[in-house]
Amino acid sequence: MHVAAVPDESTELAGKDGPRRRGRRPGGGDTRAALLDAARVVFAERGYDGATVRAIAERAGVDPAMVNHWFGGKEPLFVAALNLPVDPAAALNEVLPGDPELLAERILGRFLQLWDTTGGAQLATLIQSIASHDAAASLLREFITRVLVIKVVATVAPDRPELRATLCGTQLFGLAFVRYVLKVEPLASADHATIIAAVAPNLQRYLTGPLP
Amino acid sequence: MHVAAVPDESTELAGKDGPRRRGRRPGGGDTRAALLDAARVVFAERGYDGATVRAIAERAGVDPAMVNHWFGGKEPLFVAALNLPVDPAAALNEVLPGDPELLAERILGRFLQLWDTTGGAQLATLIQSIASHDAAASLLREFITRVLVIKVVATVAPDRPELRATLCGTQLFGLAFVRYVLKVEPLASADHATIIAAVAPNLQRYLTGPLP
DNA sequence: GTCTATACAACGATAGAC
DNA sequence: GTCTATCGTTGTATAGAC
Repeated sequence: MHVAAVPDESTELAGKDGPRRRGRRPGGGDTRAALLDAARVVFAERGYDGATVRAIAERAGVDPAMVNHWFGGKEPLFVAALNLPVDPAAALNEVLPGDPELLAERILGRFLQLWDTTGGAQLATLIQSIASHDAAASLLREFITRVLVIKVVATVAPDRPELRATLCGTQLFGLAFVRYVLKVEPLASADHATIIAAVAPNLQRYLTGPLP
Repeated sequence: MHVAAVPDESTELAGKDGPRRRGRRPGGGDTRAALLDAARVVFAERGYDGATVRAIAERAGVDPAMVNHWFGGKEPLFVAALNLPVDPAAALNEVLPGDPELLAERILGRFLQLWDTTGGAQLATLIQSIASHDAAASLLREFITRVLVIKVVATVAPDRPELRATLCGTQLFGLAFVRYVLKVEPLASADHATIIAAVAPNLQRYLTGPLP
């Protein structure tokens, strides 16, 4: 298998005007960034299997072969594109300061606000991609371990931070799955206050409560 | 889209012994049941997209065209096949009698015992199929509403049974997702006692605890 | 002139339809 | 069983930057 070298991290956008030309583009490397943007949209809309390399390339306005040239294939492109639509570390940092015993409320509030405005559909397809692709699962596994453990749980509860973090993960993932993917009522259309009042105590127990 | 007529609901099991014969089978309708059995195995092993009509038909020992004839296509076959590998209603009935305040422990114990012995891989691919296929999501939505609500929650807590049931769903689904699909440590390889001690109080609160 | 990002074409595989 | 569509991928010639 041939693996192309990946040149650099240039992300400047250039115009997509005019007909496609052969050969090297004038201004320089916007192709890689265009592919990343297109991949995020198409993967989010259709999931990993549903998103075709051809469709991504077409949306980016470049040749499908560019996917191989810049990323080495569909799967590496997916992993690269999985820069989540919001920066999880930043969102969590906004929510960390304050009473540790109310941290769960703040996390849930931010969580719901984020995904309800961005449109739950995006989260739903993201979860679908994660569920149907091992590379995404691995990536998310590492994300959970790193961000959730180190940045959050360890600051409020020194004992068993890894177990606490994964338990928090079960509650948050389950909530996302039931509300945005399965869309089970009455949870699917419950307002934020109701959900927070119902779930926050449980999440808070995982964060700072007694554990076996 | 062409939808073939589905003859009847015959589900009698017949032997799969003997080599394939041409023409109409003598005893009559074991083909439909054989296809259902094969479909459950193959869908569980490879997910919806990974399971091919050909593979299912081959395992059932019949012609691929039989899928169209009996079910009208791959998708209807999938929905019909989603009689879960274990009967959820039966499993829940085994667990219902006893102290209502310890119901969560019994549910979790049965849950873990069931999926750890059956092999978590089967649950993982099942969740993947659910996440990546709307028909499965609809089916599961109905299952949660019917079985979980009516059979369980309503018997232990009369107030807001639907909300309680979906909340329980978030915890159980999230646990399954993190443990069997994402496989995040230390939860992925934690023993049953640890998980029960950690999760049961939260699940119990959803069942019988105070709610807003 | 050299390097390389690019476009186009085609391959092998495999799915579902008929 | 055949047929068609479409997938991911690869080879190769070319155009432009350096």
